[in-house]
Amino acid sequence: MFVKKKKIETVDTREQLLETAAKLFGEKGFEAVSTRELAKEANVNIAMIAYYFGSKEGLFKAMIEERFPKSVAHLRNIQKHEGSAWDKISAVIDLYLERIMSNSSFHKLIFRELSLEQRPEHRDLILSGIEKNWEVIKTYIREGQESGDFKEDIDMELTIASVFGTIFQLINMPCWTIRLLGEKDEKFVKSEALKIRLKKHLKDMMKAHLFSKQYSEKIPPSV
Amino acid sequence: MFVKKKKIETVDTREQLLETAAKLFGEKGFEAVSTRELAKEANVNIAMIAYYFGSKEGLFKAMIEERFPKSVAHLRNIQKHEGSAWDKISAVIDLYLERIMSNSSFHKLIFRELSLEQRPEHRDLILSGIEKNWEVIKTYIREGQESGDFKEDIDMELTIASVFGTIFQLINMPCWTIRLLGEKDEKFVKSEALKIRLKKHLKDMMKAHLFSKQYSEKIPPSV
DNA sequence: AAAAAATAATTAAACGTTTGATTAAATTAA
DNA sequence: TTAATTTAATCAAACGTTTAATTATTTTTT
Repeated sequence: MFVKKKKIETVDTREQLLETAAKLFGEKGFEAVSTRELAKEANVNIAMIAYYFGSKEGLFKAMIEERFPKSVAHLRNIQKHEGSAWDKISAVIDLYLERIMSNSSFHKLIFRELSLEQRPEHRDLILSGIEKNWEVIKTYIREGQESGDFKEDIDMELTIASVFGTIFQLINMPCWTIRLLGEKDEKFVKSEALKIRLKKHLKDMMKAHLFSKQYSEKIPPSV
Repeated sequence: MFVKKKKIETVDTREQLLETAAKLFGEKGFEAVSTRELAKEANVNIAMIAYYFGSKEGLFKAMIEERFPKSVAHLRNIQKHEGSAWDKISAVIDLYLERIMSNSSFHKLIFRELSLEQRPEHRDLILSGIEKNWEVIKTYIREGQESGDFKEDIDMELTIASVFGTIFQLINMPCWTIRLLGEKDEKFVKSEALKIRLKKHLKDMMKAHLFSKQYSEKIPPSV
């Protein structure tokens, strides 16, 4: 035997399962994917699910627990950003869009999970992971208000809902987006073109929404 | 015999199944609900699903096909509204919020279906139902632009995405909303208080987003 | 109007299949 | 060898669906 299989291979098996789980659960939903289908797609024996994760649920949970922290952690780096409150908010929009668009099937899954009245444990895990990010955004809005740049009477929470809602609406429902924008190619949803267009729209809308009237001429042009 | 049982009884069985299907599929997702569970919840024999709808899929399809048209038909009434372009857009926001909030589990289901790569037939049905509404909104925005009230450089499609996205984000993921707003009661998501707050936020944001600078003082106060 | 026939609605039980999970044996790595 | 990993075979339970029998209602016949 020339090429001995190393232990690296076994890590691969585990990782293969996690990766395939993220993909298939994201596309079809947890219950719609059978362990056989998942194992086959991952080129792995069914029993490996039980071996590494105990159960199908265990695989699901592990996948979320391992991927989610990585997915949200990045936001913290924003705080080191310099510049005005608006610069920071602009950076948050950029960062979120990058993260979500490069990880869309996982994010689909995450937010579908929140819409279901199943598996409350997952909901708690997810929510406690993302609520920290809300606080960061709120801090920036307050910062802008204190400097007099932003309006005082902003509904901060619903503003956050609008930013995320806009992104999720477009990214989590590709067929909706394709139809709305009159595109032909399914892949447009993952394209740089949409990313740029979405960034511009969000920043334009948020600028108009956040800035006080008297400061409106000071607003920097978007992109 | 005083009260003869009429055929009305059998329509009840069918209707019971449709109603329960909308509720359970909305809460848990199609695959997560078994025919036994559904039949039990509807107080109906399992075989009735096959009898009236052919299959579980058939029940799902029938439920969407019968409910969805009613759900979109109401929207058409907007066109009869009088007043400025803004008045009409304001009316659209009001109407959508009323519709979606009073029918939230069905709308959850509709839009979860769009996020899944299952059952393309459903997606087509849903999308062709809602795309007419986009055109109505676009017409109003153009109307406002032609009268000089609205900005010219608005990304119309993504503006639509923002309106719907904001609503769906809050209504389709109740636990997210509860957490974001720091509420205790799960029922807040269906409350009049949220509806009013959401209307105000959406109108404020859209006003700032749509109106030209020189007309901003003309904008009527929201609510 | 009453009896008979036909149709529609409902039931409990069982169908074959697929599900997630487990086993015990085989293979590989250390 | 010993422990870790992978395999094919197997399990009971749950799945969606179908069945054959029964009850309820409507229609037809007399």
